Amino acid sequence: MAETGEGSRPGYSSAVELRGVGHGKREHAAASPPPPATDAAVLHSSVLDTIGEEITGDALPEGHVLTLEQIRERFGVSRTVARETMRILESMGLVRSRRRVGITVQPRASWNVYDPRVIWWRLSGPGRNAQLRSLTELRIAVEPLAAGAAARSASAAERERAVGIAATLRALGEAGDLDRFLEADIAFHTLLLQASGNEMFGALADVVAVVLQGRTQLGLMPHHPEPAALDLHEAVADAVAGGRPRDAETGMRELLAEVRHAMLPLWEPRTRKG
Amino acid sequence: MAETGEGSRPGYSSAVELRGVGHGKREHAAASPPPPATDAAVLHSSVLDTIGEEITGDALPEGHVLTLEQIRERFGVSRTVARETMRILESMGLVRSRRRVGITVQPRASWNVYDPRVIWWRLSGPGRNAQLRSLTELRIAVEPLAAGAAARSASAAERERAVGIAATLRALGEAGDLDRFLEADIAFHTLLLQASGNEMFGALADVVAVVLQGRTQLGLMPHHPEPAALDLHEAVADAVAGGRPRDAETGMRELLAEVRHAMLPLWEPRTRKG
DNA sequence: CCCAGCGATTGGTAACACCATTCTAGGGAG
DNA sequence: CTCCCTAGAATGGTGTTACCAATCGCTGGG
Repeated sequence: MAETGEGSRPGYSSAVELRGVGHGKREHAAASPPPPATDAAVLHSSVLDTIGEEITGDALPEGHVLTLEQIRERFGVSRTVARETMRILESMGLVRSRRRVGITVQPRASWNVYDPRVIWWRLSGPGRNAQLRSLTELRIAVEPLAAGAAARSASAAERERAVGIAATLRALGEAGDLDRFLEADIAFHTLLLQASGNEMFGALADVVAVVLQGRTQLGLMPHHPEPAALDLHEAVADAVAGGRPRDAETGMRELLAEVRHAMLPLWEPRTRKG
Repeated sequence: MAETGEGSRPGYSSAVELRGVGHGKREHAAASPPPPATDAAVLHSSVLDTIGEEITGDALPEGHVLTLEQIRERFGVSRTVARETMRILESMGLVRSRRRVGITVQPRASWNVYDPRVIWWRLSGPGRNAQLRSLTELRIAVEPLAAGAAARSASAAERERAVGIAATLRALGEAGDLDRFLEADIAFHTLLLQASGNEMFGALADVVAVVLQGRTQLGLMPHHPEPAALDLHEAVADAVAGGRPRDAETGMRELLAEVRHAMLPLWEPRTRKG
């Protein structure tokens, strides 16, 4: 479960940092992985991450029962910390705490799979491919409509910025600077999702960022971004700038069709157990 | 903020009950609103719901600062439960708790808007229309692809059940039995989302259920379901049963186009403040 | 203007009473 | 003898209280 090759610091910190990218205020970010640490307490996060990964991975299978005493002993924390951690896990649907019986691991169907931490945990464990596939399908569903909505309701600044990023993408793509290309790519998709005016779409910005990062980490990005992809980014940006929802939507659809195509080899093995 | 006309018992209980509908195991359910109460402790849920609604509504605006002492005093609970409640709220991104400063209400951008409880709270407060709109747009994005995926990978039982529910829908629709129609409608969409094989899609079943319920509650459902809608349900079911993803997808798209049309009057006023 | 120290407020620990739930053991009936 | 029902005990979460540690905003003094 450790072939990720990256630190495991899910949820907020990464979310914030990634959101910063697309927001246009802070120009750097997206390149600072370890520093900010977790938001609040360090004690919870540690045991939260550990148990979260164990549940979302295949250790701690559904039905497994934990007790506060075990947690307390295993992590050397107080009962209170164990309790609060379990409460969070319970609020994510990963466990269910009942009197006299303990803390039971819940079936996957009751997980909050849109919780950034759950997504992160699943991406850093086994089932990574399945998760990447699910998320990419979600992108394919949402992003075209988001692009269309952005073409309808983006602000002038956002439209301008979309065109700018598309140009940057072309420059970086042709130069072969993959790192910065990734960064700009994330910014592009984040911008469109948030400019859509639909918060449910906007909230997926983190997800898309994580997927894009995962994709490069897995070497699924072409060594040089394909010219067609660059063209499509520009086409979408132009459509958004010009207020042509239809074009933005279909452009994004084509863009994602390529993404899907590129990722196909990853999810043929029918990874999941079910 | 109390014109909902329905009890406020968000999140899990309703989620479970609704999920039961689409799952096909238990035939009843979906008709038992109050009994199961909240999952675990009753003490948390009470203050959690209250503060959650206050934040997601416009009381407690962004930047507002709470302290544990206030909570403790206001609800007459111990510091511990106040802390655990705040921890949950924090894990949903609604607040951020820092030493010496207190518990600060976070901007909407950092909320976990896919958390069932957040959705529920927002649906039962002001901004209900905006939320309904966001969720409907999400449906429009996701459900067509989910239907296509279901046509590709549903089990034999699921395909059969889809056709069955579609027939039931026609019968109930022509009979004008709106309550049961709603129930079957939820079951239909839930089934397709879960049969898609994509957990991210499947997890939206609760959302769709809530939206459908909200739609009827607001009287946006035609008194008699339109024949076209019945036809489309059957067409989608047939396409799923026959393994024709393309047809399932376009059928669902048309279906949702009608839904969108029916809801348009609701979201013209540009409800949101921003 | 800067710096130090105060004090407010959360973070974390510990020990307790309580109670719902489950399991088990015992006894009674068939 | 077997089965079932009940009563009680063991278990483990729920809620409360008290306490100390750590942090960090603010204020006041230099």
